[in-house]
Parts: sequence; structure tokens; C-alpha cells
Amino acid sequence: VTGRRLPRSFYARAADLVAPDLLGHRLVRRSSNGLRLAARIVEAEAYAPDDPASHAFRGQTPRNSCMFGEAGHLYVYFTYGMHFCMNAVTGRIGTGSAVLLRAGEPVEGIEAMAANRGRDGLLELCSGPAKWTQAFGVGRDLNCADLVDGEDIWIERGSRPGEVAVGPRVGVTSGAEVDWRFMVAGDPFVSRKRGGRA
DNA sequence: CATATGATCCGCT
DNA sequence: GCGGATCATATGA
Repeated sequence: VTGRRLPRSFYARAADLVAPDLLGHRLVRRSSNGLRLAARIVEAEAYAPDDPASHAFRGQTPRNSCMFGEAGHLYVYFTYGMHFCMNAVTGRIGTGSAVLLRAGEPVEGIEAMAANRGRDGLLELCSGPAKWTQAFGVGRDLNCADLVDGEDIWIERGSRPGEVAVGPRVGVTSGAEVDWRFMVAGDPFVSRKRGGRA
């Protein structure tokens, strides 16, 4: 059953408004063999313009250029020599803001995700930003992919969470004072279980 | 050209 | 709880 996609206008707002609103919706990936993978978003972090923790903070570069493009596209980056992470680009064009998709609850294509990850256990498939990209087969080729009109990856409307917990973003060295990490309160699929208040 | 470091994960202790 | 894996990117010489 295919759901309704979130429209461009959903993404074209400030990252700290988009991030909590993404919780409960479903990230859907159509792999090259036509298989559908889906996970319910349970954790997301906002990265704003003029945010020292953001990749966009020091201006536009080839790596982060998608962040400065149209909202509703995917920003994929490679880090730690072995991991990819993915973001939804937000805000007005040219501002450089995005929401990091940190964790999801696997919903469709669980066997394929386990194969992509090289391990099974529902809790080990999408419970972290780099785990999730690996489970979904998201790499460089999906950088700048259009989540609104593209055919490779998109976000469909899902059930909104009852309660949203917030906390400081994970792994940031500066900008730790703002609570821009948003998660479904008490959800077992959230990464790094510690931290987070209602 | 050289170097430092990272929006992480995993296995071991 | 800790450290290693492993390299693209950015920055400075």
C-alpha cells in the first residue's frame, strides 16, 4: 500500500521545525530490483544555518552543496572513512540547513535490510544514522536525490508519535547547548538510548 | 603536498 | 567504557 508523500512545502521550513514533524512518517526506498524498503522515522536532528555543528557552517563546498539547494532533496555524506549518513534538506534555497535522519523502525523489506547490514535483529537494522543508510543501500549515488518527485527514495505520511522527547545532538563538539535532537519518547529503535527529556 | 579530524559502529574488556 | 578501523574533505604550508 503506497502512502501519500510529504510535499515540498513540508521541507521548506526551518530545520528545527521540520525535524520533530518528521517523526512517525516513513522513509521509503525503492531499490534497483524494485523492492520496497520502509522504516518509520523515530529520531532526527536539526542543523540550521549559522549553526557551528552544521556542515554548512563554513559556507558552500562541493561536499555540502546539496544542503544549499532546494528543500526536499537528500544530502548524503561519507564520514569516518566508512560510513554514510543521510539528511533531508530544509528551509529556503541557499540557506544551507538540513535534518539528519538518525533512526527508524523497520517496517517493510526487513529481510533485505538484514542482508544489507550483514546481521539480523530488528533493533540492529536502522537504529543509527550509518546503520540506516547501510540497511537502505543509500550511498553517494543518492546525494541530492529528490524526495518529492524522485523514484529512488521518498517520505510518506505515517502515524504521528504520542510524545516527542528532545535532547542535545549526538557527537557534536560545538552547538551542544541546543536541544535539536528529536525522538519518539520511549521508542526502542532510537539510537544510543541515553538522554532525552519530554 | 601534508595533515587533522569527523553528525559512527563494532568488538573487546 | 574504550579504542581501532579507514578515508574524504578541508585547510594550511
